[in-house]
Amino acid sequence: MPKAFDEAVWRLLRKIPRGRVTTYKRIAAALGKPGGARAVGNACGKNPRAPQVPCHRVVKSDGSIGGYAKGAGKKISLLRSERVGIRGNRVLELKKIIFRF
DNA sequence: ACGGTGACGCTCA
DNA sequence: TTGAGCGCCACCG
Repeated sequence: MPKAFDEAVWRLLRKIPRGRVTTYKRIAAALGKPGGARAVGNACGKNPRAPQVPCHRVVKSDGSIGGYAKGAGKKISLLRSERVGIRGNRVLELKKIIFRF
């Protein structure tokens, strides 16, 4: 059975539109845990219905891709398929496509 | 209770 | 700019 924290994270993930992304840090802050970015990553990793629940739209605060249960490469293809610009291990124009809760 | 781990973040050399 | 170091939270044995 999932923990309450995990559910809370997944609930926020569902609000991120296609073609936009957010960061682990922002999700943590939105949940009232400003220093809990790492814990958010853990919760994303346990997400049982990806990519229905778009955990692939969560990147690091500096714009680098971050991890993914099925491999970072998979995460990148998913983002590209939503027209998110990526170069190397970085999303382009993060400030312009980031989703603010 | 205790210590280790991890899809992170910030600072500083 | 890039990497090492250290701190953070939630979770697990």
